[in-house]
Parts: sequence; C-alpha cells; structure tokens
Amino acid sequence: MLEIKYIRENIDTVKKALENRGGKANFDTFIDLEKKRRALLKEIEALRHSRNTVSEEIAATKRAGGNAEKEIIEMREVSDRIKELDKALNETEEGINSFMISLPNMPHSDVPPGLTEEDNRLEKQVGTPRTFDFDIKPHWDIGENLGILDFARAAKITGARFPLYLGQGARLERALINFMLDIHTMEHGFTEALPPFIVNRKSLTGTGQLPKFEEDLFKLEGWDYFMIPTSEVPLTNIHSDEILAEKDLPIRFTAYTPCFRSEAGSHGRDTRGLIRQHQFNKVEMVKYTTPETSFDELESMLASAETILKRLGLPYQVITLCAGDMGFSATKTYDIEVWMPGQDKYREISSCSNCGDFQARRANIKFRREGAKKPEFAHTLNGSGLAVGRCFAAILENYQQADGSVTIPEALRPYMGGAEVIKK
RNA sequence: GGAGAAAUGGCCGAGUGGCUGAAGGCGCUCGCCUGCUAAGCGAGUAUGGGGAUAAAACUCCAUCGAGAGUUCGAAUCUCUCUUUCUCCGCCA
Repeated sequence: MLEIKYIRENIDTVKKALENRGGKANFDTFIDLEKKRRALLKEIEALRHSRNTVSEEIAATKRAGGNAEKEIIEMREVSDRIKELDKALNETEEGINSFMISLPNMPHSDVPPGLTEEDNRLEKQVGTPRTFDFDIKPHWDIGENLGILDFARAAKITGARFPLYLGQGARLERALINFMLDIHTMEHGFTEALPPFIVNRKSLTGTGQLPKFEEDLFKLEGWDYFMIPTSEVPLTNIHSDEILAEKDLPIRFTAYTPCFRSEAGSHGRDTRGLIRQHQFNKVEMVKYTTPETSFDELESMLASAETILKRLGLPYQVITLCAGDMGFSATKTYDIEVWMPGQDKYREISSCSNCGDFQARRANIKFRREGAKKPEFAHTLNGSGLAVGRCFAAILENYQQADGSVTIPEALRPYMGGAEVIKK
C-alpha cells in the first residue's frame, strides 16, 4: 500500500509508475473520495467536540442538582447527525481503502522499464553448463526411470500437478531442505521458523496476495482460511501489527514449508515434471529492515540464495525483473534462473524482492529508532532460498549419467547418508 | 464437542455510567543527589487521524480484544464475533 498523502500530492508520479508496470486505475474517483473524506471528518469532529463539551456541562449541572433537559434534547439531535455522517464516512473510507489496496507497489528507479520478460536485465551468469556425450533426458524421465518420482500414482491419489517422491528421491528432497536451512541459519544469520501452512485473509492482504489474486490460492471450504502460496505470507506476518526496536533490525527468518498454488491460467504450461506443481517445497528467506539498509539486504539475500547453487555446482544466471514482470508488492526483484540441460534453458529457481514499506503499511509493521518518538514503517524483503522441487529437477538434469544414474553433488552427500549416486 | 471464567498502556494491575487517555506498581528515558556496579528524589514515557506550522510548540477527534446497540454521555450496560485460561470429553 502506498501512503495516501503521497498519492494525493504526487498523483502524476504514481499514475506513471502504475502505467510502467502495465496497470491502470481511476484516480479521479479516488481524489473525489479523498476530498469527501476530509470534509466529512472535519464536520464529524466538530460535532463530536460539541457533544463532548456539552455532555460535560450536563454532568456538572446534574451533579449540582440542576435540570439539563434542554441540552439533552439538543445533544440527541447532534448524536443523530453524527450517526448519519459516520455512515457516510465509513462508506467513503471503504471506497478509498479498496482503491488503495488494489494499487501495486511503485518500481524502484533502478528497475528497467518494460512490460514483458523481454525487458528483464541480465546481471550475470555463473558456472559453465556441462557438455554431455550422450542423449540427455528431462528430469521427469530420469526420476521415473530411477523410481524416485511417480507422477502417475500422484495423479491417482490427488490429480495432476502433484508430486510423489519415493525412496532416494524423497530422501534427496529432504536432504536439500536440510542443506538449505543449515546454510541460512548457520552461515547467513537467519532464524529458522516453522510456521502455519494455512493462513487467514488478513495475513494474505498484508503481504499483497489478496484481494487481487484470490483465484491463485487454495481456499478451505467453510473457512476464511487459505493454503499458503509461499511462506513469505506467514513469515512476513510474524511481526504484523507490531512496533519493533531499531536495535533488533534486521530480523531474518528462514523456513521450509510446502507451498500451494492453484496455477489458474497456466493450463498447458510445464505440464510435465516438477517445474509447475500445485504443491511444492520451498525454503524461504524473509527480512525486516530499516529503510536505509533494505537494498543492501536485498543484495545479501541474493548472495545467500546464490550460495546454495554454488555449493551444489549448478550453473545459473541472475536477472533484474523489469517493472511489468515484477510481483504486486515488489519495488525491485532479482530472479535466479538455474540451468536445465534437459530443457536447454535457464528456469527460475529463486525470486528475491525488496518490498520497501509496501507490505509494512498493509500489515502494519513498524520500528522505532533509538531515542525517536514516532515509529516508522519497516521495509520487508523476501526471497526463495531455494525452490526445492526445481532444485531437485536441476540436480537430476545436470548430474545425470549415461547409464541413467544421478551423481549426488558432493556438498549434499552428508545429508544423503554418504551416498554418492542414485541408481536403480 | 460440553460447562465456566477472562481480555485495560512495554509489563503487572485498579476501575460497574460523567470530573478516567485511564489510579498504583514495575520497567525504560532524562535530570538531581551520592566516592563508588546500590539506594533516594524529580520529570517524562501509547497509537492513528484532522487542523495549524518552514518545521515544531499547539489544538481537536478516535482508540481500554473486534464489531454493532442502549444513552445527552460507555473501559463500565446489552448483543454478536475472536482469542486466552480452567474442568470434562475426544485426539496425533
């Protein structure tokens, strides 16, 4: 959410920023509502003031044993009038709020303009894709041949786009989770969390998934609860409605959770394999920072995610998303794309975003500077560290052997009971 | 699931219709005092919004879990919801 005063005073900047990311909104209605709100507020406050003062007089009169009938009748009318105006004010504020809450964040000045992924900016490529002297396979074939992935049975249990890992496959997924969590907690200063996998509407509104993207979520029948699409939601809401101390910042959380997405509108895309599932595992990083450190923290979050890929020996590239390709809440986003030889391209495996104070305003996350009276909005960041299923897929494809086996990256072997290879 | 109790400021806790944005205590901040990691004394210490201002000072409105109601007036009375606690039942 943007600041109401800021929108009012910088309407053209806001409009332009919105257009840059391909959105539009009716600002004229908003301006009218805003004017109306302040007019109503002024009138209501004046009436309340007179009610407060006269009520005190009535109390004094009564205490002295006098008669205040005239004032009481007068105030009865005032109260009725306040009630009417209050109703109008509530409606106005609802209009303003639903407008404000539907506006995406403004892109940072460093973000390249553009509406499609064509306009994303390549920052760097790390590692050299391996050359194969045999016919390489996509990860779903490798996994199914090894008996460690079984999409057919998963479809039987639930339906399409659900994974079933078996044997060394299940173990590899678990190993990756532990490997990532260990690095982030022991080397990068993150506190591990294990949050709820189901969250309420307020939390999803705080991080920006709601109200606009409800169709992307799995909702629980009979409850106003949703399966989390990412642990960004519970982690960023840990400190919602709180005022943090400056000395406690930055606060860094990491968590493993499964994530659940309806993938509405992506029919026919990535229909095979682990790339696009309704349920997938992810290790997430979330930070709460001061405004002046958030972009540095974004760099270090990116580095934290890169560490995982480097240790696993997976080639990748980093891109800065253009304005139109960023998520709703982000002001700047880096995507990390891992090399997938089976598909002969780089695929997203992590997305690290600085949300500035956008989520903090929605979720009411503040901090107080040492000695300062007024609290300020904190900045929040989130990033994958990494998407576990996609990492699993990348390992299968990058470490496949001619005989159909998969070499386990060295860094992962302690987490695999010392195993060096997955074979039939 | 059944029965009961509760929700007040950073924390503890008083307050059952007006003089209570809220006693008292603790904590914290600043100052004073004190020859010693203490005690004492004084002052300050919620959040949001409107107005005012160069910015402040200042001023007004709202907030005692949330929402609705009664009343001239609600922390206090009524209703609904949420959460917590106790007992019973069930359960990984």
